[in-house]
Amino acid sequence: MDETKHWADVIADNVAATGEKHIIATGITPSGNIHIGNLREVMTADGAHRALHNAGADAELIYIGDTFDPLRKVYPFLPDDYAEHVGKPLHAIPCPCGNCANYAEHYLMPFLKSLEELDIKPTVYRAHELYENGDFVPATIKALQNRDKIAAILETVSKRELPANWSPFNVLCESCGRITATEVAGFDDRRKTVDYTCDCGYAGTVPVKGNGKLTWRVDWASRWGILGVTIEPFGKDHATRGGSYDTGTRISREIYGREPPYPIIYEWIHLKGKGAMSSSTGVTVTITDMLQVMPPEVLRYLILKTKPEKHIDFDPSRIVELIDEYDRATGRARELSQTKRSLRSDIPFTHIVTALQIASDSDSFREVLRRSGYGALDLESVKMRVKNATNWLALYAPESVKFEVQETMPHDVEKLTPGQRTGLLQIASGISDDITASDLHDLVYGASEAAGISGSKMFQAIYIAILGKKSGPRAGYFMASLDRAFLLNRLNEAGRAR
RNA sequence: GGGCUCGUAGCUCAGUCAGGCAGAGCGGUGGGCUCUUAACCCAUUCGCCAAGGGUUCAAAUCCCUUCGGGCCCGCCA
Repeated sequence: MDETKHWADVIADNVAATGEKHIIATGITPSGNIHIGNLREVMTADGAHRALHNAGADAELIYIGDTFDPLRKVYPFLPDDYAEHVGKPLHAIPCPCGNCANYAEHYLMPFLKSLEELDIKPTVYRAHELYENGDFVPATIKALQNRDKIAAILETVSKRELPANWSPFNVLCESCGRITATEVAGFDDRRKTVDYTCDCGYAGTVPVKGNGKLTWRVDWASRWGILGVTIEPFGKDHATRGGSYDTGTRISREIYGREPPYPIIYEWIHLKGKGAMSSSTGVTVTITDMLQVMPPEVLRYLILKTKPEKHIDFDPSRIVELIDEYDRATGRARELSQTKRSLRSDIPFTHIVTALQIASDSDSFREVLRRSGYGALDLESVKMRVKNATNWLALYAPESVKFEVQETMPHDVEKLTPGQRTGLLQIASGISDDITASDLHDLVYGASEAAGISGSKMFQAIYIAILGKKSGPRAGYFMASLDRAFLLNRLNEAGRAR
């Protein structure tokens, strides 16, 4: 296959010409579990970041946690008493579990830890700290001075009407702690203060620094200048005509005198089988969840192999295929997916899944691997894959690939035909102490002939007797891995049962 | 209503920007092994490139129209 240029390299080509240092910005609001859909933003940015580095450009990846955003509502996963916190900034709300510094950190920390595993190393900013440091003060004053101009841009471009009292700045009320309930009454650009009133009845004057936040569309545009952002991926919701990128572009140019960053618009990740991924329905697959069932390189690969503008249908029941695909892949997507600790596994994941279900403990697992030709491997190197496979079997595996050796005789044995019973007895009588797996496999065919039934029926009888279902792993190897006394007893009993 | 995006093999998708023999992986099938039963290896099959029209020596690719899927336009990525 012709190696076509990877999308990340195309982006690098497109922007590298300017020769300046590139700052690739990402940002997510930590209002709930950060799921793999959110990850696409950071992963996409990291892809561009690595491609730029590979092209010899100077580039920095940054991540802004929107910790100063207000809690919008009491989400389904929150206790009812969070109603009192609605409207407060996320960093000023107590953590749901009680162990984290605040609400925002509760969701941010596992996410940042996942990024580490994925070998993504952004410079991390927290929005409330940027505001408290005063980084936004000049941009805020400018926005307040240009209030009418900005309002006109928003109304023209997004075709919506702003209330008469609209302000680009939302003040944090000193009394009730909410950032969504205040109204700006005036400001002093010399002393850098704003006057405000609040729904709660409070009114006051506070310094701009640390006491409020620009509204989203203005915040975004001013951020570009403050942090020097030159490239930014964002979801297609922001890319719609009249959306925040359109207004941001004009605000950036006309108010802040700066070109907007190079946009990378990405599509959503859809979740197959478990319904649409969305916080409101409570169906989310977090990054932490995914890292339990696949190695970080594979999670990177899942996102990097697809162009940002195409949606990804993610089917957790097919992770086995994804991992096997990654193991075989040789292209640029795989190259970009590497992490520092990447381990190449020489055992197909599919096989680990099978072996794991045959084996009852780690010794017999090693034995199963040895029998299938992987005995020389250091078990340590497949340890993580084994952990992934175990979790996957428990959480996402479809019934068709699962099996379990039945401790007691399955009921369906009663439905076996006389021919099948004869065959089972035939197999049992042919099993000697030192029989090999492949001889055992051959024995099955011999038994089906002797019993006058098809090979298919013979295999089904074996699986029904041992697993209680009609299919299973390769019969000879499978039977050889079972306890010999148990196997003989089961075959004989099933053969005699009536 | 406005906008975006996708439609290529049974499945997941490259290839479309820059027109030049329609591709990959998985699955399926056959074999390796007189004998389909989840490992592994080898070989192999698979297409009205959504439909119609146009431009061109040449169209999956560019233009127009239509149909179908998904999504966005209330700070959900």
